[in-house]
Amino acid sequence: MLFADIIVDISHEKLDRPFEYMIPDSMSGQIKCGSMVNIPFGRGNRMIKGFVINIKDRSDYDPLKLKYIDSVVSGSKTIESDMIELAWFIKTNYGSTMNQALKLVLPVRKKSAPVLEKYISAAASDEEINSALERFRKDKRTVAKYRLLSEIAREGIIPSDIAADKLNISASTLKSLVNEGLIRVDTKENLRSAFTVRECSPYNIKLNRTQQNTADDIWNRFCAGDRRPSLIRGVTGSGKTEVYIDLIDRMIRSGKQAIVLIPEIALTYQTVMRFYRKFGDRISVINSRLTPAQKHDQLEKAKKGIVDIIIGPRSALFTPFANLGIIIIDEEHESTYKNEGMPGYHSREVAVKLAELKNGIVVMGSATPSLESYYKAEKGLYSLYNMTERARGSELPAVDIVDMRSELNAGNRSIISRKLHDMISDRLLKHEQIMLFINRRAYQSFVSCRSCGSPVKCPHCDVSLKYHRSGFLMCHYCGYTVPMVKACPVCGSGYIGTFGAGTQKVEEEIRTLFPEASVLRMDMDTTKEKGSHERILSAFSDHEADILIGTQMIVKGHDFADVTLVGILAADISLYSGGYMSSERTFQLLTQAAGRAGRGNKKGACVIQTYSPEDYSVLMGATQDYEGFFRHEMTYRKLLGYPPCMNMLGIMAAGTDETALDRVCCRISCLTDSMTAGREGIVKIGPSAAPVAKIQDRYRKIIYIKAGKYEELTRIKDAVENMMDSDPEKTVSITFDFSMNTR
DNA sequence: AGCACGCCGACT
DNA sequence: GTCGGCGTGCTC
Repeated sequence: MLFADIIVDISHEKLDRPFEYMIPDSMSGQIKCGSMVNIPFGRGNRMIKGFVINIKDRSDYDPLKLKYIDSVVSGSKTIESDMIELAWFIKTNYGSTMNQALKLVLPVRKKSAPVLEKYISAAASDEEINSALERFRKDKRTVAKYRLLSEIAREGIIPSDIAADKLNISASTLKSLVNEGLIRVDTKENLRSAFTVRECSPYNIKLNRTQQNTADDIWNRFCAGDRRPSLIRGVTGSGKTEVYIDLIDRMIRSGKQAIVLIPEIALTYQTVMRFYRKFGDRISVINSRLTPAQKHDQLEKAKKGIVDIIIGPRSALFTPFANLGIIIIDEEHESTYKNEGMPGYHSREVAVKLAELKNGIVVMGSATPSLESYYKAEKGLYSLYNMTERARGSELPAVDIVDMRSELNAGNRSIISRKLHDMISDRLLKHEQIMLFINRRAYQSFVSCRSCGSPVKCPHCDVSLKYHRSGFLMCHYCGYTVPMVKACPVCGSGYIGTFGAGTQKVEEEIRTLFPEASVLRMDMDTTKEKGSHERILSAFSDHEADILIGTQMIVKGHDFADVTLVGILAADISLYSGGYMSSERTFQLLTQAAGRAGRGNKKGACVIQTYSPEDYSVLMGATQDYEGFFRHEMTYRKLLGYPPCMNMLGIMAAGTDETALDRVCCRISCLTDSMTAGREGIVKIGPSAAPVAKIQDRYRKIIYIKAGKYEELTRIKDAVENMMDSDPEKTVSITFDFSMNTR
């Protein structure tokens, strides 16, 4: 006997939870997650519709109260059933509970601020109302009717929740008054908007030949029934956005909708406006700055067909469009497309699955595609388009690599190399603009003892504390804060110093070196305020400053025509962190940053400062040699069995009790060993300490499993999950991290 | 949400 | 009594 968890198709908070039903044996074959079924519900067993969200072979509920599913609603593809099936995909492939997956996929049922408000008003003439009032007043049985009707006579129109709460009017009272033809219940919608338009010039961009060919080919393939995802490799400035817009336009003309995914950091007013110019009010935006109610309303607009296009970061993927035709993933290589929390899904994979469910297509683009995507394109799983010319014909910048070690040897102890210094002076003279980019990982400085060399660490996490201006030390993982220490906690020496170049420090140095230049800084501190992001960028765009200093966020998608020099300080810091993807990250970063220079008529230049000038990711980033980097990196991944050549599963165990943690890891290790024994091409690494070995007093250990077949990994995940259900060590928690690449 | 049940005043 | 409106509580 199988059982099903079902959510009923009645939207009311009190019913917003699963109900268990028995599945008749005759139906067990046709029922799956997402299926819409008819079920007898409530005392009267009235037939209602519901969605299957989980199937299990045991029930904890009172067997006497369980009912059978009546029938399957066949051929019913609804938004909900698609989304539930997507949740099921996420649950099985990334390891989370069905609840977590559903929360992700189904928008929160309106708990926050009622958007759909019901109003009650009079439906009869004044005389009729008055005579009815007289009747109700005399009769003691109709006190509720009198209460409501007199209120309506006084106020004209009242919201129904006020009637229900303040006047204590029940549904049956309302119903009988409606039946008597005395009142009317109307629903009014009040959907908030996600952004306001300040200026708007019309969209009048004509595609160049490459853009047009790309868009035509993708569209023709779609029309011919080819549903393979497309990957556009377009150098920075080649005009991928115009291709997206053209494709979206064709999609909405044929009655379909579009989702545009962009990394959160690139989701700026300018980006949205480019789409707004073309599509006007047919677009909406979702991002983390919206209030829950605003977010809810955007999803509602999508569901109701008020908008056809949603732009947003990875969560926008779960917009409930009825007839989704295309999913765009811009800057496809960005690591933010992978969810950090549980479930650790990758938007790219989920987008492909969603498109499959909706019979739509995925189009992704990047100047530096992820190795996974390019690998799939080479294997023919994605179809590849190259856009190698800049749309406005500007040339790619000339790039210089400066070895910072020789700077030090030559006696230059500044953050700025002599070469970069000269070039900055030159640009300042010519009244051209400069962008200085600092890797975020080097952004805040840590504090260490000059005498014994030990860094000052967080007592709860295995990381060094970061120095914040205003003299505080802070832990980035748990928020632990102490005043700047006066002496080394280890040896007691008072000789304590800060290391690392933050944006603030670079700003100070630039102001000293070039007192005549005006400088803008953009980092976490200066963009805390709402809208400050835009303000800084538009100020720089209007040439209110000569130099813009910033972290990752200045690299993304902004065209500044007057920028002719880009300086990348500390280019190689990403090389020393981030596991097997560090070279890829470095290459992408350098290519993207260098691409910011010379977007206008003047030729751009770029200076890369590094301590590892011989590293291939730095060298090939400088020459923007994607193919070369791809070949080189792929041989390394193949050799060491990393994705995309292999699939990888990280099993992270965390707990406060280190010995308990070790015991659990040991058991997991034994289990995986026994499961993989004698199987070809499966490798286990660990258990070993995680890169950050302790966070908030919880120790972290990690086991990696690599396998050629993805299914092997989900099998292991399921087994580990199963084992943990009955594990005595309740304080240890397990999370899974998949790199699924060759499915 | 929508239904049944139990309560209570009013009328035959 | 018993009819019928009103409030309450439950739905696998």
